Amino acid sequence: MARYKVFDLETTIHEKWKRKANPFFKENWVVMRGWKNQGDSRGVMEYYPVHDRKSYLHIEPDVTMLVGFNIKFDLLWEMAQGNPDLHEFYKRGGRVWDGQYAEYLLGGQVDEVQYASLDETAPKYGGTTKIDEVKILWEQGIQTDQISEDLLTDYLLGSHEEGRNAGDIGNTEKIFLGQVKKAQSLGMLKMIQDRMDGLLCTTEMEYRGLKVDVQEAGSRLKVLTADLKQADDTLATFIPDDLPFEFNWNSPIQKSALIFGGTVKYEKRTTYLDEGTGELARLKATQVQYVLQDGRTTPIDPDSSNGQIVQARIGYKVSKSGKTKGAYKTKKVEVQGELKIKWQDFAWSLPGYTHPEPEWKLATTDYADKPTYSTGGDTIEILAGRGVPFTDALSEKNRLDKEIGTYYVRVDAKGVATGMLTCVDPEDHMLHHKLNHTATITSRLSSSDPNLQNLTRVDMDQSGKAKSEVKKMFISRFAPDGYMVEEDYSQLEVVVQGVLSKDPQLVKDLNDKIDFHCKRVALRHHITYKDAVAWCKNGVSIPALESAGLVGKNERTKAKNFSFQRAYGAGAKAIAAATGMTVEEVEALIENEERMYPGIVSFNSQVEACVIRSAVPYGAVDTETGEWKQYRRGQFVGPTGTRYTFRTWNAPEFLRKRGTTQSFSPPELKNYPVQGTGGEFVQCILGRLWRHFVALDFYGWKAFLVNTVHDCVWADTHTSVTLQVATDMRRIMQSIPEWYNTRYGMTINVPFPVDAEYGINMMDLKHVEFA
DNA sequence: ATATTATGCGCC
DNA sequence: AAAAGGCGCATAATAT
Repeated sequence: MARYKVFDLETTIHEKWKRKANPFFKENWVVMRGWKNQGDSRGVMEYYPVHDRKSYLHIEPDVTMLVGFNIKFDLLWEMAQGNPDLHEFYKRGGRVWDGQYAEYLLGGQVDEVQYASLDETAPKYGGTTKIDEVKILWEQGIQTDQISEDLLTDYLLGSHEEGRNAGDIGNTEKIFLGQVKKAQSLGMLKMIQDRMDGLLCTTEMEYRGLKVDVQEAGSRLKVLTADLKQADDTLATFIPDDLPFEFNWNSPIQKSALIFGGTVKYEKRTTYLDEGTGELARLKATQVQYVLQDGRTTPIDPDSSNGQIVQARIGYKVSKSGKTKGAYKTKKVEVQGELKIKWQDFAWSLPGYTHPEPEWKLATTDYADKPTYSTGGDTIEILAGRGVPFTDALSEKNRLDKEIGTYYVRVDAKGVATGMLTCVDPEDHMLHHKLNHTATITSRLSSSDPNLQNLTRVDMDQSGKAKSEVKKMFISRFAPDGYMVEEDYSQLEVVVQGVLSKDPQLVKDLNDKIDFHCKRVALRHHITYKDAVAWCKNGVSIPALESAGLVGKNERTKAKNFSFQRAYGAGAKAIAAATGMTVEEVEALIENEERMYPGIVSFNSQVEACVIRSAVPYGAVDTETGEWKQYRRGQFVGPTGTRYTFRTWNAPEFLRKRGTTQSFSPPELKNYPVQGTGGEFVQCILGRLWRHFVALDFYGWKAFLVNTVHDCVWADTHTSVTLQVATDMRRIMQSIPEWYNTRYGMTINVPFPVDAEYGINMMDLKHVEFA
C-alpha cells in the first residue's frame, strides 16, 4: 500500500560556515525527530537529549513520498546522519513534497511566498500557529537540547489536548493535503512534482559540496594581495599632500569629490568651544591651595622656596587653634583642567580632476549637500579616455578588492571575516553552498552562502592570461584521479524563446544551428549569412565594409550585445546608449528583427493580454511619495502551469501625459516567461539527471552532481567514469523536447544543444569531443 | 551596536 | 514606438 510519511527534525542550532543548525558541523545533532505516516491518527517522536550523530528516520518499504516543510534541511540532516533507508527509498522511485516550495509556486513566486515559514503557511490550510515559547528560547540563544522534552514534543507533534496531531508535523500534513488539491485544480501538479525532483538534485549538490584547493587559494590570495598593495601605493601618489585624513578609495563620496570636485566629511579628535562659556571646553579639576591673607589662594608651598621662606610666609594665613594650630590654612579650589577633546566632523573640499556628465549623477549628496557622481567601472573607463591620471590603478584596485573580498577572504578592523573562503570547512576543505528554490520572482534558483552563481568567468585578456583564477580553486574530490565536468546549454534563452513563441523562422534558425549574431550582422550590412560568418568568425576580409572602418569580430560583438539587450526587453534608447549606435540605427535593427521573427512580437502581446485580463488590486509603497498605494497584479500561465506574476508600476512620463498613471513593465513582461521557463527546464532536467545518478549508485560512488548555474550543471567525477558521465549527462540534458512533449503534451520542435567540458579544476576546462 | 539603504559588481 | 530582466555580496553611509 502506497503511503506518504510526514517528518520533521528539531536539531541543535549552532551556526557554522554561514549555515544555521549546520548538519556538517559535528557538534550539532538531531535532538528530536517526529513523523506521521499516512492514515495514522497521531504523530510520534524520538528524543536524543545528548549528542548523537547516528539516529535516522526509518522509511518503511511502502512509503512512496516524504513530506516536509523546507524539506531540504531535514534531508541534509538525514544524509549527514548516514540514513541507510534514504538511498533505497530514492532507488525505488520515492518522491518528496516540500510545502515551502509548493507554496512559492502556487503563489506565483511573489515576495509574500518566497522563503515562506511554516507559521504563516499553516493557517492558510486550516493549521495552527506555532508555540511562541520555543521560538523565543531559540532567539535567546538557548540550544535545543536545553529545551524540555515536553515543550519540544508539544511544538513538534502538538499537545496532549490536541491529541499529538498538530504542531509542526500536523501542520505540515494539512499544508501538503491542501496544496495537492490546489495544485490539481490549477493544473500545476505535474510541474510541481517535476521540480520536487529538481529539489532532490540540489539537496544532493549541497550535501556533496565542492572541494576547494585551499593551497591554490592561499597562494593566489598572496599574489592578489601583493597586486593590491601595488595599486594602493600608486593611488596614494594622487592624493593631495595636505589632506588631513586618510583617503578611502572605497568611498563613493570621497572618490566623487576627488575626481569631480566636492566636499567630504572627515572626523578628527580635537579641542572644541564650550557652548555655555564660549571658551575652549576643559575638564573640571580641583586643587588644594594655600590661603593668602587677602583671601586669595596660591599653589606655591610657603616652605618650598629656601631663602625666600620668611618673606613668603608673611602673606599666608595660619591656623590659630585646634589640631592644625600653626599650620598653613588650605582650601580646595577649582582650577582649569585639561582641554577636552572629542571626535568632530570637519569638511574638506577637493578641486577635482575633471567635469562629470549629468547622467552620472547619483542620489547621494556630499557633505556640502552637492550631488555626487558615479565612479563605477563604466565611468572610470570614460575618464581614462579624458586623461584622468589614476584610472588604471583605480580599476585594478576595484577588481582586486572585489576578487579578494568576495571570492577569497578578508578580515576587517573588527576581526570579522568576509568572503567565500569563510564557508569552507578547514578540516575536509569542502564547501557546502546553498541553492535556493524559493528566492526569485521568475522561479529561477538563487545561490548563497556563498553564491556560486557569480564566480568570475574564465575570460582571457589580450595576452591570453586569465583575468581571474577563482574557478581554479574548485577541484575534484577524487584528485589526482578526478575531473570536474561542466555541461552548458547553448543559447538557452533563445531556444526557450523559440519554444514559447513557436515563431517559424526562429524555429527554423534554431534547427539550422544558425549563429544569430552573424545573422544580424548580415542583415545590418546587407551581406549574405555565409559571408557574415566568414567575416566575423573566420577573419575573411570584406573590403567594402572594412574600408568603412568596420571589423567583423567587433560587429558580431555589437550584434551580440544588441540581442542580449533585446532579450531583456531594452528599448532603443537604452541599447543605443550601451552599444554606441544611434537611436535610429537601433530602431532599424529592431524593426528588422520584428519582421524576421513576428511570432515573438505576437507572443509578447499575448502575455500582456493575459496579465491585464487577470489583474487584481495590490497594495504597495509608492517609491516616489513613500505612501501606500493601490497598484495591480496579474499573471501569465506558462505552458507547464508555472505562473509568472507582474505588478504595475508608476507609468513613465510619456504615458502620464496621456492620463495613464500606472502600467505593467514591458521588459518584465518580455523577460519573466523566457527566463522562468528556461530555469524550469533546467530544474526539471536536474531531477532527471539525479534520478539517473541514483539508479547507477552514483557510478559506484565515483561521480556526483555538485552545482548548477541557470543553464549549466557541474559534476565531480573519478577519471574512470568521466567520459561516461559526460556522455550520459549530455544525452539527458538534450532530452528536454522528448520529456515535455510526452509528459506535458507540448510540441517542442527546437533542439536543446549542450556543450560539455572537463578538466582538473573549473578553470582549466577543455571540450569533450563526442563521436 | 545593529539595521537599512545606496552603490557597485560578479554571474546568467 | 515607448520603460534593459533576474540574483547575492561587500562596502560605505545613514538611521535607529
